[in-house]
Amino acid sequence: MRMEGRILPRSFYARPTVEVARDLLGKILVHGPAAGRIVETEAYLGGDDLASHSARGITPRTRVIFGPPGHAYVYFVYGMYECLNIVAEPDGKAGCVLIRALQPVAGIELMRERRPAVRNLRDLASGPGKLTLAMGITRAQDGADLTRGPLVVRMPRREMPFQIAVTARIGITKCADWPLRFVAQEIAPPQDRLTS
DNA sequence: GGTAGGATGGGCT
DNA sequence: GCCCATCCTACCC
Repeated sequence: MRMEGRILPRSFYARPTVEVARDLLGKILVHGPAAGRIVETEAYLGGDDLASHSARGITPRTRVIFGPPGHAYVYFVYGMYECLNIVAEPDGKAGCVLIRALQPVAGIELMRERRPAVRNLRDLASGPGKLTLAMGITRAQDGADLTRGPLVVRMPRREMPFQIAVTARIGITKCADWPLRFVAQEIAPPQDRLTS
């Protein structure tokens, strides 16, 4: 059963990082049999955004952030966790989007096997380290081209309506008040009405 | 219900 | 050496 639409083209990512971060909400991240709807992102800019890994220039680790858009930047933090970013902006300009949370939509049994401690569906991929564990994403995917499988982002087959909340980014100290976090909030379904 | 603290390793000044 | 875009457990209210 196909759950998703077409793969996002590279032109989707070759835009300002903030636009890409907002527009990734509602899209479907797919890795093999596992898939989840992106519901939380953060933009990490080039230039004077000192919270960004690219702020100190090109290093072996951060090189991919300066490269062509539509590729994965996966880094290791806190000795235990890996986080997935998607490179934005045209080739040569820094900018990436941290994927912070997913709603699982396919391969849920596989995700549960990968995260046996989790009790609730909504906790399976509700954080940047959690979602890489649930989706099986590691530094092996660092630099991967997200326009060619097995790790891709697709249009949703059905668009679910949502509003976007904008807040400061989580867990940083530099540029801590910049409004660069984007959260998809479901619009409550209409109440059932009694028929007259 | 809420949170303090521990586990853990690589990148860069 | 020090920082770090985290998660989970244990324990408290």
